Amino acid sequence: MVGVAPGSRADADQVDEAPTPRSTYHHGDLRHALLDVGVQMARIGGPSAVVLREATRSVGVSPNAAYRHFRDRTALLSAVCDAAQAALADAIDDEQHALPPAADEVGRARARFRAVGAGYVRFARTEPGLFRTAFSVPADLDRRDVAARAGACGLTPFQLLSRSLDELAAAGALPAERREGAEFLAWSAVHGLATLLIDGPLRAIDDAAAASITERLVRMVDLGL
Amino acid sequence: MVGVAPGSRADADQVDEAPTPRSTYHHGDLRHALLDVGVQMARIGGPSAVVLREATRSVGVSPNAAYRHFRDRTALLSAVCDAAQAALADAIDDEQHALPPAADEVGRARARFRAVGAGYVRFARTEPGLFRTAFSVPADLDRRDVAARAGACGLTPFQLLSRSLDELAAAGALPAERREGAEFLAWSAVHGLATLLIDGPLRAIDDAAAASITERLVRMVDLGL
DNA sequence: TGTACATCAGTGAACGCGCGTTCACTGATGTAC
DNA sequence: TGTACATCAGTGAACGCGCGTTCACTGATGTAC
Repeated sequence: MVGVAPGSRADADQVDEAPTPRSTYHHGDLRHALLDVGVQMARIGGPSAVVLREATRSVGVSPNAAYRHFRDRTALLSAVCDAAQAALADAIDDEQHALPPAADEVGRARARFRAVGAGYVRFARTEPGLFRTAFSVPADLDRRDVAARAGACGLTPFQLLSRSLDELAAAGALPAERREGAEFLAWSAVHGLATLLIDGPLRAIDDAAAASITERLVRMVDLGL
Repeated sequence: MVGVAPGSRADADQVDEAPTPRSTYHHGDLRHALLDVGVQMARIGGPSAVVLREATRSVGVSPNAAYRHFRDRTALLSAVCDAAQAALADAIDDEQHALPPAADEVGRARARFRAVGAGYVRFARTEPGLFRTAFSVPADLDRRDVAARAGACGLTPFQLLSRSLDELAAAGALPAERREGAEFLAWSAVHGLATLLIDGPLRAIDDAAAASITERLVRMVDLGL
């Protein structure tokens, strides 16, 4: 996950913001810097806002310098997409950690499962640009570089979901014969809701209503699985 | 320059196909023609493929002629989006009409409800470009011009879903207190699956597998509601 | 310790691209009289 | 029936735009000797 620089520079209110001046000829960590501003652009405007020239501009480097670190614009976008996935994983993980202790194993497994959905939707609502970007590059489950899409906990969003379904099964709340492929059913429901909430007909509703419908949807999935 | 003078056939070795030549100065129904090719472009390449200049080119008209019929490119895209929604409605309606007669009312309502989901997903798989376009312009449920988004049956996709939920409730298969807002739960699930199937990790699976997971998802929703 | 030199990470200038959109215009059409 | 004229639906030329990408280059760096 790529963070936000806390102390931004004073002249950053420029429309055409002045590029950061460098004292050294070499930048130091240009790849990282480009990725950071790429994430920032995605945050504001989604995947199409990840513009190579603009990234180099705001880092204070010539446009072609980017090609030392990314094969082309798609490679940059793909790296930003990975970072967005990792951020989503963090949101889910956070939601699970915020859970109060549960009485029994079933209750615990259920709560943790529902927290996956809640974290997912919350992320979509608070970071719509990043959320869209996270799914802008078609996913492959068997990607070799899963690591890039993992959050601080070491798991990707999909793996977090899988784990919580395993817990559900282990607790006896999900019959073994329905375990296989359950990821896709749960994921569909939650992903669809997130989409409706940020780009669809539900985009205008307030936080309380969004939380309530999310709760309802996740219960539906839990019951229906 | 694309406008080809009739005599100069020699230099017409354009890769680009020759625009349909017109005999009359006035086109006749340019708005309709632009919309048609717009839909064709969306079908092949999704919303971003709806390009105003290209549309006029393939209709055989100068680029600015489009502005007699659409305020700007967005207006054209929006009209194409409406047409895509109507096509989706038709797919759902077809699916419902293909249903064998059911023994009892509950069975019938259930089957019709599931057909909404099946038709939705089938459309997404067979017409991914149109499907993406149908949701490229943020939807409003209270749009005045619902008519433009309705299929041959006179209903929009959303209205078809609503109707089938009403039928479910009337048949006693859906408790009245869970009827309200049920559209969004069902829609979320099905829309999410469609997304996963065309742009997500499930995009490589075959028709049989897709049909089977759709069946499973719709059953989950039916049960969970 | 100094230095030659390969390698790496930048620069500056330019390219083609195709788009959406605007301007001032002209050809065709339909209606009033 | 003819004709003047407003209105509509096209044309031709041009614009600015900003992008991604490539070329030949130069400045900085680290390592072998």
